[in-house]
Amino acid sequence: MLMQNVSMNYEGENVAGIREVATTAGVSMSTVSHVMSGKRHVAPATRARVEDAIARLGYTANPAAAQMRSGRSGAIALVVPTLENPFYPLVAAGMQDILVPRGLLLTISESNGPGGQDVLRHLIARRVDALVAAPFGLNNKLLGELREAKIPFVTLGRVSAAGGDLVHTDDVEGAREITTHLIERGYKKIAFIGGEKEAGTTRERFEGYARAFGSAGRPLVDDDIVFSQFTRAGGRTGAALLLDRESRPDAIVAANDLIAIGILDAARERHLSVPGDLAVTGYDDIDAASLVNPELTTVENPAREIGRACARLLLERLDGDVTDVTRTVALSHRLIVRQSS
Amino acid sequence: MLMQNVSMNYEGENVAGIREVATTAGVSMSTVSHVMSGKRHVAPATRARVEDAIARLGYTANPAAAQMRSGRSGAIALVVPTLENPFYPLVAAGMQDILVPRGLLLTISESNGPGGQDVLRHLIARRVDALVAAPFGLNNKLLGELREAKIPFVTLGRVSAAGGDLVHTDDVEGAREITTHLIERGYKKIAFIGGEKEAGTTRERFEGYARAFGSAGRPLVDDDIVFSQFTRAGGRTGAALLLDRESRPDAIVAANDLIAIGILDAARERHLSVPGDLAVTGYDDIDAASLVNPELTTVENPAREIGRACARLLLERLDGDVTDVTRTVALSHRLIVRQSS
DNA sequence: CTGAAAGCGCTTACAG
DNA sequence: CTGAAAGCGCTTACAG
Repeated sequence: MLMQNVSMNYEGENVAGIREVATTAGVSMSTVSHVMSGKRHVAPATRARVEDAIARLGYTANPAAAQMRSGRSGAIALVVPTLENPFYPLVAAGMQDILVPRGLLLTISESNGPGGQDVLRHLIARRVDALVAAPFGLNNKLLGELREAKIPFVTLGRVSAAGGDLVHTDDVEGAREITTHLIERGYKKIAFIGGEKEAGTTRERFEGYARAFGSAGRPLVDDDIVFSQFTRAGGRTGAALLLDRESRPDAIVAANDLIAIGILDAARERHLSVPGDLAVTGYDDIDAASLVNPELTTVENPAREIGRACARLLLERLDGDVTDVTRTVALSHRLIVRQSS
Repeated sequence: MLMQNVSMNYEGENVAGIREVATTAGVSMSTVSHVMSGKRHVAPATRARVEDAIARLGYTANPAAAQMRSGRSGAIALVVPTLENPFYPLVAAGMQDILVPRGLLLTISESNGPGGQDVLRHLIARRVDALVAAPFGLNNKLLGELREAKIPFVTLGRVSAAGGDLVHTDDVEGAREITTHLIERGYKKIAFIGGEKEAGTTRERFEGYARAFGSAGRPLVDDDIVFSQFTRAGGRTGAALLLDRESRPDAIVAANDLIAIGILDAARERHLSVPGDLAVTGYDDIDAASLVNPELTTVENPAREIGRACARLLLERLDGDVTDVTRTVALSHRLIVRQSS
């Protein structure tokens, strides 16, 4: 026996389809469809009967069928290096702020895991409508496939992958501001501890530090500039170098909060009071920044806003409101002064 | 003109469909389908031609079409109160560990936001295949709709919603262990600070505290038991109560890490050394637990493992390997001894 | 203002 | 071992 045209879910139970709604309301499937989409006028009385039937049967359109016609999956993907970094879930939350009201589904994947390199390919095969990626672990070939598949995408951070939009925060400016804050507070010897030297984040934040020095007419002192790693241990090691010298700094600008927390460790080990003997600043404003003692002066990296900006950019492309030009959105940071400076 | 049966993406470009593959390989669409699914034998030579055509055209099946026939969306949802709590993204990561290899899409939503109550309804309409929910903000009516829609679901935590499976950690046992650890360390007056009194988490962790006392033959002292809130401020307030008494405790078991961090604040304000004057323990092992000074002794709440367990439970239901019986999975905690005890 | 029917791209009985 | 064709549940030209 051939299958009949009666909708079922996978438990084998009947579920109301557009056909049942049409029968119940005494109209055609076309009319039901048009009542739902609003794409053509329906007489008020007819509309009322249809809406009544929809409500009585608890009908909701099967998205798979709609997608098949429209060619859209209604899914947007976010690919991040790891969900263990609390920054990225906040980006996701920001995207949801925009996507949920539009009825779009957000799917989130990690690219650092074992099958990380397959993730993008999988999402392409899944026909996601658009994609946001933190491009750290992703190679250019994959980004190229994205372009080929004509899937709009935006990258997070400073690597502007051709063919996609870009959202980032102005780290140069944020680092300039926090350094200027220390200068204005009267600190005389302000050092810098960066993360991995080749990281864009390190470069930009160092650049901001350097600019603040330039504006203040202070020369950069090579010995006061250390590159380490973006971890607590990296901060401790870097600080040891600076603090065990004859003339130690009275302030340190750290390239992120974890480094700053490591500096606090090093200060404690040497019985230096913060900020009395040594001021310390971080970057990002992760949760821990306000949990450590003393609480860290830092720059807020507006993760949620970043997510919102990404989603808006993608929707504009999906809506066709945009030409081929690549767009860059820079979001503002915010200096947060706490106890450590 | 009627639309032709040529696949296009929404940019209007041609994309290889199963029809093109069939033509290229000189076989029927049936055969292409069977080569891909492996559901019927195909002669090796035929198979080779088809696979060659698939590779040459870069064909990947349109999932919307497949979903329409199968009735499955291939999407699994995770609904959490907020993505700002770093626990939940880790649950998501654990789910991905299991779902990605199966080609399933994970979608994550917040239920605390403005449209939080609509989230579940939206996911039902979207026909997600299964769902994991932290049921805190969700009322029972919504859970009932889930049941009606025959969508398998598992809840996180202790509220066992009828019709779904349950994954939780054995908080009673974890709290018992950490309390016993303090007893064995020789602390004499061990107090307890809980979160909101009505929260299941508070109840279970207090229960573990009480059991450790029972096993050690110690009586519970009413004055040493305080209920507050699951926040840093709650910990500080609760600790103030305990520490400003004539006979203050020499150790405090906190119902979570944030409370413990608040206790550290209170101790610092009173110039009490930790653990010299006062031992403090937390619960959950959030990132901050090892960032504060002194680092917190705590109980690890294996978020990623929890996510894995949820995904496995759901897949078993989707694969039909399971009857109607509700299952409960309890995951083990792990005591982590650091500097604060 | 509304309906009948083609078509979206697949999968799967049915038939050989 | 393989193919022709029905059907999944919708949307949308086409026709009136």
